[in-house]
Amino acid sequence: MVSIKDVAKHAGISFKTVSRVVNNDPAVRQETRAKVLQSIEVLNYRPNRAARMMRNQRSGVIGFISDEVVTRPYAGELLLGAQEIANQQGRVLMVVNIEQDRRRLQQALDMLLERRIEGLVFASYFHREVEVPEEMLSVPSVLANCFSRNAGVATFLPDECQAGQDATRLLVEQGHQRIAFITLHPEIVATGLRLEGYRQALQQAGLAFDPQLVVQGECLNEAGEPSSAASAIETLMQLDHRPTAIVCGKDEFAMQVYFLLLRYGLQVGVDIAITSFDNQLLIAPNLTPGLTTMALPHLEMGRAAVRHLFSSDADRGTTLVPFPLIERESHLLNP
Amino acid sequence: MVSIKDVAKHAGISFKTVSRVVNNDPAVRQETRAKVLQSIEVLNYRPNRAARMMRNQRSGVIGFISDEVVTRPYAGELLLGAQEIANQQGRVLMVVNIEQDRRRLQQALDMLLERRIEGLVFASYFHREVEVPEEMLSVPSVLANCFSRNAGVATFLPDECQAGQDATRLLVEQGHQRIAFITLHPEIVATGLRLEGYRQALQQAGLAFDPQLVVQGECLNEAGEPSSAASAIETLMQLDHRPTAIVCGKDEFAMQVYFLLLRYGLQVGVDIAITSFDNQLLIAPNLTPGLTTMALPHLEMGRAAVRHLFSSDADRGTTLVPFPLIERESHLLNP
DNA sequence: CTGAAAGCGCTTACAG
DNA sequence: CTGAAAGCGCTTACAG
Repeated sequence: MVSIKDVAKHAGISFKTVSRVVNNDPAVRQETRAKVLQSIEVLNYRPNRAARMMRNQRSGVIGFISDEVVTRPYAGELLLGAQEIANQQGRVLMVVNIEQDRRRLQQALDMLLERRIEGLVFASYFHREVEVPEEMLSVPSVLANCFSRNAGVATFLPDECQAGQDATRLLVEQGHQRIAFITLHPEIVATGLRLEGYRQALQQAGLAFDPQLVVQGECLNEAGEPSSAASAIETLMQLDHRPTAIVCGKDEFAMQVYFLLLRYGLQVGVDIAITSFDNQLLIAPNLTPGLTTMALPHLEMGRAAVRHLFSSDADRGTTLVPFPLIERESHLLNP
Repeated sequence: MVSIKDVAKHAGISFKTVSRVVNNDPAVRQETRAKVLQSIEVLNYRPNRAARMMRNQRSGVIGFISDEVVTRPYAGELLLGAQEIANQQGRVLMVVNIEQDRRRLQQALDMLLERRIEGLVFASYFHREVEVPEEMLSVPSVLANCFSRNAGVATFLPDECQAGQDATRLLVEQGHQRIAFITLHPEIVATGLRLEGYRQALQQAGLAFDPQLVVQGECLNEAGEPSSAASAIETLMQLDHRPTAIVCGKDEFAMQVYFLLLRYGLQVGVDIAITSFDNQLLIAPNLTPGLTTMALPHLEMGRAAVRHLFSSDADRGTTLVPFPLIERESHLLNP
């Protein structure tokens, strides 16, 4: 590879001056600068980041440990948001994907620390609790879409409760009084928090909470695919007093609900109103009527997490990031 | 940060010996090694990759330029496959996501070259033609899920034609003679190739090709979301001689087809058989009956691409990667 | 405005 | 089996 010295020789100048030009030091004569730039061009010189880094002791790298973020639909927005802010700050992201495996996590962390990362984002593809290795705290760190009880790390989480409220309130505002809720797996964090939001929305509207209207969807694994809303709908349809609206725990459920209701002669958007969570772009806009849903704020969480690394803010608390409401037509009847 | 010299001082030994221990040089006495390892532990020493790299002139980094791979459902498998092989080879991936923007592409490339990457994967989230900057060829490179006419680079593409054939043949084998095909946007590469596969499968079965059975789905953008199979189904249902089976250009179309056919009193899996492409896990397993579909071979393309970087194989040709068939029930009638 | 010296934290080469 | 010297490609700090 061509080095600063090769350029200096070619330009007939000391290598220190080449360094100045590369670093945009204003204290170089126009003439000299032009000569150096030309030599750089001719020799196709590229500064060596590793050498630069050794002297100024800054790697310019932010680590991003992803717990399956990369392989899950739209969780990648977390990465995208993180990259956006990192780039704005002149840093690059080094991404390592792991899969709930503590040994690989430790390896990833070691590798990143050997590369002298200036900050670290640990992100999960779904909202859950994690255990972070102690070593993670040796570098400025943030958690995105996950939290830890055992360590004081700044944390960014989706505001599940607000989302539950908004998804419910939208139906309340359409005059519904019997609003059902098909919940996710009982062991994931989102389930309880969204249900709490549902209760709050009902209460604010002066509507009674009816436990018969809360039914659990089936998720074959914690993360939830494949899954089925079939038994949930069956339960709801057997009620004496059927719901006129349903909040679906996720867009996959909503998709199935469109089908399942047809068996009972009910059509979404005509006989029954629906809202949901996630805003999966493969599903929500492609249903008829379009699915009204609370969008997972992955992009914004990714941004907020990296922004925090660069802020002087030493706060290690938890920040809740709101779900945007994506209004299509499924929450309306006969629009 | 603690350096090799600090460790040497702590262990009462020369720093060269510390280097030997860190690099697992067998020519160190057990006793000395133990002493050094203990000092490393106590001081929490971590080798500095940048310094190591300066001497041995190898960065250990493979660049991965992603054209929206990260933000698209399941395209992330490309990244995962690439990371898997890179890690096996003791390398790490440095991922940069760009969005069809030539300036950002150039920036990404500059950044990676300054970091002295040992290889580069350029991957697109959908199968398309790209223009690669000349500089990319200054380092061993591969294209994954995209191709270039202007440069001789090893290329890994999904075998669209085989997928079209398999998706069609499966229906032929069930005895269908009138098989429709709902195609993607005419300008994307996959469209023509999959159609060619469809024609070949018909021909091999001795079935006539009927242009009336090939209808175009609507894709609002090149990548295709949101999209609609509504007009396609309408066209097919108006035919004198309706199809008894349909090959859907993508799983979103298939999802809509399940609904749309109900309007004509037809039920997938009872009255009409269906196959599709992509294997979107949000959709395919969650439909009833489960959607039989050709899975995009993203994971395998990612692996193959990086494997090629480490092979001594200087071949710059194109390799077609097969779509696995994911058999569920939609291709069967009354199973 | 330009340059010579020292050093970042390692490994490679060679001695002993 | 262990060590002293040189150098990777830069930047920092100091002179002129």
